[in-house]
Amino acid sequence: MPELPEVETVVRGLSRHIVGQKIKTIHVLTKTSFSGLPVHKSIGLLVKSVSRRGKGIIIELAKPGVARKGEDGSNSLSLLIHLKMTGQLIWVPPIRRRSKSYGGHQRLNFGHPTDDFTNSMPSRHTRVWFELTPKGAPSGQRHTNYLYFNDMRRFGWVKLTPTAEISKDKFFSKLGLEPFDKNFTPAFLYTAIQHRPKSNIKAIILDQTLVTGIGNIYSDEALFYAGIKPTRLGRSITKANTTKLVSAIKKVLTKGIKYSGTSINTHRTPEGSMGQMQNYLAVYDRKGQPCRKCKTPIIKIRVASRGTHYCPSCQL
DNA sequence: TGCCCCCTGCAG
DNA sequence: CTGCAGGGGGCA
Repeated sequence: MPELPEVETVVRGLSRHIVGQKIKTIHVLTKTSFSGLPVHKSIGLLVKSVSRRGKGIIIELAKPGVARKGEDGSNSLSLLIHLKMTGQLIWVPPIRRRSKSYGGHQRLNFGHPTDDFTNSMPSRHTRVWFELTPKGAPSGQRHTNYLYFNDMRRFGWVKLTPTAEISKDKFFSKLGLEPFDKNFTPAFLYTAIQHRPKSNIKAIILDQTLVTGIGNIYSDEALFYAGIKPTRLGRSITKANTTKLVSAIKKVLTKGIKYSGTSINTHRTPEGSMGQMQNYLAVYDRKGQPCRKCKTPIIKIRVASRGTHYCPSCQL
């Protein structure tokens, strides 16, 4: 499901809702979805921040009372979360009796079968869920709000780890540059491409150790705007190609964030709403439909063992 | 540096 | 029924 824009959407939404909240309980319904330190280590900690690195989510926790800057860095814990293909993080405000919108956690149906995720929770796809209370508030039901980690295919994970050890984490330690980092320049990408002359350009930009956050949708989109056919080999990519590609990557990711991500399938905002980027895609999921630039039907092939969409006329 | 695999559910 | 799905780890 999630690439950088979808994860960014989730992170921004969660920041608004859970920063400053205290962890009251964590329920692990699927053992294999949770790893690292035992759950009880996090009970009573406050959510200090919610951030993103590539497609990974970091919820930093702090002990109440030692939240001053830099004071608890050595022993703070973080919840690391990866949504992989079908993960969701859905936040539900305190249940108010008589509330029709949230009573019994009943929510709107958004018209997709996988929305059993958001209709009633915990759902059959909920793997881990959290009960939170506002800092300083009584821990009664009246103030308790909920965060649900749903994951149909169970590829995703939640991991409780010391903040200081994130840099050693199997996933986080391998990530390359953020696409919006000032060091992600045409020169940087061109050099990297020179090291992989025999790889498809698509495979290169999907490599998270190089630049992180681009997945199957946004790689197809970026290559379209850069006018580059996804099967082109590294050795054939010019400096001019690279310059266009770097701006195209930033452009499509920015657009994806603007529209709260692509909800072709299971992506939802923490409030349970769909993203809208699926309505603005140039090539992804548009097999047989006319190119938005030249009307030529979009082609779907397989590149780097991923479904790959491109315009045979605009992309050379 | 490519493939198979993890898993569930949907479209064709 | 088969193949495919927005990710990435482990293995030649």
